[in-house]
Amino acid sequence: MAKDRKIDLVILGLLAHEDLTGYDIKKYIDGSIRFFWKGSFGSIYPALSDMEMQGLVKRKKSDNSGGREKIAYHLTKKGEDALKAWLKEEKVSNELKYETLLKLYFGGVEDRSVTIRNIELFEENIKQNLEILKVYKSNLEKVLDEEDHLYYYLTVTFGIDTYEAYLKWCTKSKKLLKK
Amino acid sequence: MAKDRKIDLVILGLLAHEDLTGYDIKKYIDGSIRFFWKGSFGSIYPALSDMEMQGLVKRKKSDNSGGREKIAYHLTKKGEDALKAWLKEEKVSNELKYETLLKLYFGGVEDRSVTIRNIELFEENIKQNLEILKVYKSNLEKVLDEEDHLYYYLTVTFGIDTYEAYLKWCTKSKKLLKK
DNA sequence: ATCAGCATGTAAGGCGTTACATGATTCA
DNA sequence: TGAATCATGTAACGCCTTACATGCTGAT
Repeated sequence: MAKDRKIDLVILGLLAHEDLTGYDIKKYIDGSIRFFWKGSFGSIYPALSDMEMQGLVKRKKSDNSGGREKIAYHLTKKGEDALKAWLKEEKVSNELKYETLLKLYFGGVEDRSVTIRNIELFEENIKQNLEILKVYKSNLEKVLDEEDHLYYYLTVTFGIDTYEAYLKWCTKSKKLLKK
Repeated sequence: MAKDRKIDLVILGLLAHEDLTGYDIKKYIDGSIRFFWKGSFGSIYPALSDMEMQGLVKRKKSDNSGGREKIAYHLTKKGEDALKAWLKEEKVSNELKYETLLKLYFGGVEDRSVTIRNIELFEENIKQNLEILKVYKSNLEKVLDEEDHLYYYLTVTFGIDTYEAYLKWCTKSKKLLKK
């Protein structure tokens, strides 16, 4: 596996569940995963090829039943081992690149109204995403007996809790700036 | 300014305050800014050169009073305008790359103990950083009368509030996983 | 008939990191 | 004297995004 290419782990993790095509993987990434990770086709397809060569994933017989070729990948034993090894690794990189905070930090070069506006924009965005996460949450609560769903549930509650903290901060900060 | 190179804005923002060398800028980035943005020498020095060519920053007479050359940069009017324009832009990209959440999401392929361990590692890290932020906060509270400090204060409280939400989530999640 | 969605992939190019190269100063 | 810090910069390389190229299928 490429040393620092984290997209590999996303793919391995998804394949641990079921066989998927690159297109399917992209859909998952654009779904609930997008809240903490991103990935484009331009990174997914090359990663799949690389990992196939390394024996981490295996191309399944392409389903030509109808129309265009469709290449589903399957996790190999080696791939599963790599995934498990990564989970146990005690080193993680958690990176935040919050342009909103950058604008906040340098807000002093402009009127307070500009910062207030930026906080409002952030707030709007968070509110919308919070609604989505709440829908995810209530759907997951119905199926929490299945082990995997517990993990999805935890990532969702992580999102909800932090977004709610963000919103409280927004209210408080706008008040402070309007004084 | 390079279209998508956000390090430029960090530099511009810092120079809005005072003239700085690349080395100084790095120190600021490694200070309180590191909580929401990162940057290495390999990105700072080239960015400074580019922005000088674009007339956004100006090289001050190098201070050769003692030893090695020391190049301080000064923000030009054009640079200040670019900074202000960016602050007013209503488009932001806030990106999270949380490997901890990725591991959490795929936790189902391993024992619960592995996920619990990963949450504990995250918790430790957050606790440590929270302490640092609290020190920043109490220092800033003493000098809140100065306008700029208000903005720094807001970024710090953002960090504290979210980190505290993280910690609550950690406690709750560990409990859930131990059931 | 047309458009959105399904499906795979490549090419160009930007951004950023790590490691290296170099050398002075300060402090123990 | 040796280590840490100050200070600037380059080179190699990796990761990723955007845009492009291609073409089928199903619904309206």
